[in-house]
Amino acid sequence: MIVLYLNFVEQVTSVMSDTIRSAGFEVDDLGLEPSQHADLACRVAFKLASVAKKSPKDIAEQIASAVVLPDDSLIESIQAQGPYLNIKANRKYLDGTVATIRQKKEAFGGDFCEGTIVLEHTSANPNGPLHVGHIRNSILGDTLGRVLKRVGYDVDTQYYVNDMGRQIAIVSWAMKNFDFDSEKKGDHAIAGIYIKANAWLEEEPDRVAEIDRLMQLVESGDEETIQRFDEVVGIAVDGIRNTLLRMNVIHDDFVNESGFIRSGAVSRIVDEIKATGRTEMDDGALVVDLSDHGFEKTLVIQRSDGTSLYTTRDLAYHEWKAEQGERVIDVLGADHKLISGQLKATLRSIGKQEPEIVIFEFVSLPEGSMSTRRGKFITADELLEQVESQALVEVENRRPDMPDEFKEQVARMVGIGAVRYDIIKVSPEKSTVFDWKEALDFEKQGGPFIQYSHARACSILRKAEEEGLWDPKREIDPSVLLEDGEMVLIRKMALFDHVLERSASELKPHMLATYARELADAFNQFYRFSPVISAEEATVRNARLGLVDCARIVLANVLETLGIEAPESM
RNA sequence: GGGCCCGUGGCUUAGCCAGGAUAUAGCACCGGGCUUCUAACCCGGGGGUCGUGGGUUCAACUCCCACCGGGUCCGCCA
Repeated sequence: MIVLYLNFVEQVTSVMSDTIRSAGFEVDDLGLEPSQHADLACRVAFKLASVAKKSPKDIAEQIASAVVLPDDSLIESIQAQGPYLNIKANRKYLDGTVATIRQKKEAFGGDFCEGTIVLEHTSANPNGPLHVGHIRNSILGDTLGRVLKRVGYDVDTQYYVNDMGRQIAIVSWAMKNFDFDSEKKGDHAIAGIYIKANAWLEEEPDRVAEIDRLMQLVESGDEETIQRFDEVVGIAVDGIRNTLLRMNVIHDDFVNESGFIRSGAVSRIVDEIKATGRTEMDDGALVVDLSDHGFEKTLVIQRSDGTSLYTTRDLAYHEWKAEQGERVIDVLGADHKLISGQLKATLRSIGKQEPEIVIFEFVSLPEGSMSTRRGKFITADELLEQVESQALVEVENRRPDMPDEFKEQVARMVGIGAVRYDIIKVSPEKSTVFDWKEALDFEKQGGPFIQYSHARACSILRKAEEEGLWDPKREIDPSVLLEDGEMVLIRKMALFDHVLERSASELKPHMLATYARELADAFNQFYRFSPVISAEEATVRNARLGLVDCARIVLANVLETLGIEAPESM
């Protein structure tokens, strides 16, 4: 028997709809949501008030008194409190939640959607290492991917590699003209020559023609130039991928832009756009008129020398992505807002599927915006190093007797957890300013707090097992869990599906961060007030151990969805 | 100049799109708690004209308009 929050909502919806109809009202939206006053609160009386010409309070009371609960219900009561209808879940719901978590374990939470999604995120230019702005994209994208996978979608995450744009031409050119520091990590060394090249090109603008020439050669398929581009791109992407994996950010595919030139997809799609009659020549460049889609300015899709632009290749890429999945989602920085709108409009105009776009605002430095070209950025690698070494100090303080290997491993997990949590907890439309002091200050109730809660749960279970008091396979009787802290924790765990559902449907993974904190909070309060191993009655101790096991499972599942490792000890 | 985003206690932040019950949490501040399952913890307290001014509504942090402040974008970069 699967008894969960979503079933509860279904039952409430059904009972409430029936009751309201039998009371002679009609309504489509019940306005149900979790509330601090009940498991679900219903605001429907407000909506009915104006139609029924009665006070919301009277309507709520009328509805409440007409409720007939089915025999096999998960609903304890539906009571009017002023204009609100407060719906409480019953014991069966609580006990069922505990049983379900113990039965489903790491599969608890999600698995109620189906379909395929292509999710593109990060896609930073391979002209240097990822910086602290890029990783907002990576962490947002990776967490979103994890959320979508958990709710049941088949997700393919992709990094779109710009392997033939102007920046790469500059890097390739720089490789010949400047010293490449092979001592450094590849992506950092690439940035080194890229920055120098840009500075030089600014002083000697005549040399820009050499860059243009390289782009023409690569677009026309010149083998030697392509090889030189591939070489620098490979070096940079290796470094970037290394950083991503270090942060637990996993891409299923790295897709090269150049592939769409070579396959002919780009020229094919340009022809398709031309065929709509909305293109024109402007100063030798081919532009698309999107005024009927609300864009005043035209969109350039071909340079006057005939080469393609990022946008052009992106059109072909999106056409291809739409063939790979039913939904296409892109995570992009706010600077792409206009261009992504134009991209969507162009795809629409040729009858292609448009992507769903998740936009995040910028991360800047106290002295201004970041720029790879000007060398003004803090790299993700540097951030991770600093955070991990700070985390090591914290572990040393707390667990001085543990072996170095343990300390380092915990520092790594905690450092990454702190970074990922700090970034994902803020809603993406907020622009932020990077601050070293804040980044290295392990905020209370951040990633490490949640990881700590998980470690505590593990350590309680470990100790109980050592003392022969616990076996993970043991049957428990959850109905003896009657303390406030116990029931609050169970209710919070039951909401995991609700949070996943909203997070996935709104493409807002930051909601999961709030939930993770609340869950850890509920667990901490429970074990602070309810002794587990030293509980007097065996049945209570047993049930509490089962509850700790549940908390351990749900915390681990939430952390996994956030891309944060769950240490068993820290 | 135009478009878009943001503006919530000293600082960071949830809630806003789908308006309703005392506005969420953390940091900092004040007070309390380790002979008891790891104190990266827990309990209590002070602190808010939800940028400003209008409007819609029985009800506005939430919707609409104007303004102020910050960010960002505005064709041959990505």
